[in-house]
Amino acid sequence: MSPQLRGYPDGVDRPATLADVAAASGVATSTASRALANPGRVNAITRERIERAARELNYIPNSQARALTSGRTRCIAVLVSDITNPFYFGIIRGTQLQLKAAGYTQLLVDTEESDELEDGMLHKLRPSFDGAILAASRLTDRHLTALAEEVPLVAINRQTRGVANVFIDTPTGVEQAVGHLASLGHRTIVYASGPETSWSNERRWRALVRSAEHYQVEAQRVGPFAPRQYAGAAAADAVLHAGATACIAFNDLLAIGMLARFRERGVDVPGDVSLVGCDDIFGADFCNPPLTTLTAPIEQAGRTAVSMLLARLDENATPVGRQAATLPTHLTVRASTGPAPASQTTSTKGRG
Amino acid sequence: MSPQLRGYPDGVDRPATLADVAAASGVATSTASRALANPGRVNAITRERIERAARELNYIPNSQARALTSGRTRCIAVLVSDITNPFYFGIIRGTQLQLKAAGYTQLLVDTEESDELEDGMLHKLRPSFDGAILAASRLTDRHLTALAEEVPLVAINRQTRGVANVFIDTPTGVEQAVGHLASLGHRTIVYASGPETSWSNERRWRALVRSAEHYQVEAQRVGPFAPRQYAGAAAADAVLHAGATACIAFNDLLAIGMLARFRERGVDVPGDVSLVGCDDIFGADFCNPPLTTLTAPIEQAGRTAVSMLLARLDENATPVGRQAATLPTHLTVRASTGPAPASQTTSTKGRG
DNA sequence: ATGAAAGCGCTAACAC
DNA sequence: GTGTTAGCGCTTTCAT
Repeated sequence: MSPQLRGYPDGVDRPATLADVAAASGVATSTASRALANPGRVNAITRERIERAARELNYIPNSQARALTSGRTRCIAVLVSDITNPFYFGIIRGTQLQLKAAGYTQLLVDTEESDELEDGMLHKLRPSFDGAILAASRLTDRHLTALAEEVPLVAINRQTRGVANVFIDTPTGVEQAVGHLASLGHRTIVYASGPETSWSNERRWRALVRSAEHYQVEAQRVGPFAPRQYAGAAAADAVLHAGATACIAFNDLLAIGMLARFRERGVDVPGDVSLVGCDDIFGADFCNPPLTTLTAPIEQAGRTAVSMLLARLDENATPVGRQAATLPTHLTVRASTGPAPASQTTSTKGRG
Repeated sequence: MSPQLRGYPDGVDRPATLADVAAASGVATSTASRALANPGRVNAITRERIERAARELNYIPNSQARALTSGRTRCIAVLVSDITNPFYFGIIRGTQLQLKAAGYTQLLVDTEESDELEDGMLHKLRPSFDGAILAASRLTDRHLTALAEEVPLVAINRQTRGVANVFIDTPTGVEQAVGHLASLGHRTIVYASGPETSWSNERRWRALVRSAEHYQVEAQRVGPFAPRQYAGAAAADAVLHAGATACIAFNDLLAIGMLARFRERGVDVPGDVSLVGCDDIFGADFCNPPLTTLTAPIEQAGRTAVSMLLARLDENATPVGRQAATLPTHLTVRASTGPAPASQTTSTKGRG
């Protein structure tokens, strides 16, 4: 009866189990188990026999069952706030590659920018994964810190006490961008803000303020805007209204949306206004004009996050090595930035 | 000892199990199980008590354990050939949404355009999912048909005997594109071919040939090319070498790559050559010039695939209803297509 | 080095 | 209605 129970149609032969392998090679299941998992602790010749049987029977260990006893699923959850955001493609690709190489499986979850969903999924799926990677978590610091006690976690672009993280150093890139714009003669730089719940957003804005001071230019802020293409129209209008000649956008998605609106309104980029994006996502190089942006090692961030997480999982209770990594970004100048319009240009004043 | 076994650090209280809930509400585990899964078959008042206990203990069913007995994991595998291809973003988003709504989890797998990896993952993970969605499978027809007997499957853009499918009707769109180009005076249309293992690729080419005949224009073919941006350079060169004034590319990714190369070579689009892409992916609307393309309901394809799969899973042995769905595409004309260059234009000859 | 046996958390007969 | 009893496939003591 059992075959039917397992949901296999009557005739279809169900996958071989460890018991089948053991029977076929005349040993106990425990021996078969050891032979396959702990090759050292079994007689070489016996092991040989077992391995052959396994191969012949096309034996594939049932990871569910294994997880039940061992408590380890060899599965890692990767949470992103919006699957359709190209920024995450890179992350996902990086995690996927690295996980596969380590024999792990990836559980991809879209949290839809919702902290509740994020928390809910993390709990609901808790028994199904060994650890999680949070790309741009929307949880509060308190919440995140608490969570990290229950679940092995690595956060990407989020530095919080007690939570391992991979940080893409966009703030430093922002400083370069401000320098770049200042050197082009821009006197006012407006920041097109992303979601207020985004940790990165605050960091970028603060970096902008800091370096604006350094370069003696004025910093303004408009927004917040959704980190999406469609929000670009409103952002572009706001920038224009602010009367600035230069803008740094929270991310490329928003910047690309702004580009369209500027064209619509007959505003020339970079003739009338210069625009800098963040991340260098797919599309930043071929939009019109190609976007000057802060190139982030996105895929590597994913890979690094996985490495950190797996290292922790394996070191099994060892106090761990690296708990944080910082990845550098760099300014990639393309065609969306240029000299400030003549009417507004003043001679470059002494720098701070 | 058991708590430690499960991998929970000494002090940390492990998640409540069904046994805990049962004990707390003074019933047998089986009753608790029923109360939670099959509310109808249990005394209302008892159920109330059990549900409260579950809530208080913060009980979360262990899906691994559940899968072990029931054989159902409530997890669906989604296989894509390349995660970084924006075409799949839409698919993934669609499947994710629909799966979540049905209380299922998505297992995302990148097969890296490899049929071996595709087959391997499908088998290795077999016990971990109830069914799979194959987006652009690279498996042979034989293989796929055989597989469909073992695993509940829905293929996207792949029609094979015995395999349920969701088909995005790009071929019909190609016919429209050919009509569009013919009406613009183009006499020769070259197809920039995608991977030879791609089923869609053949279908698109055949549609092109068929309708070229209909419109009395010449059809040529160059390639194959990888369905990636970087392959666009070679494709653009090949098209130019073929001396055609119009091109339909296997997909937008390739077309976008071609755009860059054309600009590099001083070839004006659409002045010198018209270009049509396929799929209308992210970026097709903001590249330069914006791409005329065949808009595909990508996200809906994902949703539909999930619906079909889940319907089959639930109808549990019922011979099933819909085994195939066809989703229409339409030509979206943007700035990458225009009249054929004067030197080549001939008066529009009678149409077939 | 190997086997026997006891579970992991849950579900599904089968009684009562 | 509800409790009892077997397992699902695997790992892991504990003997031998």
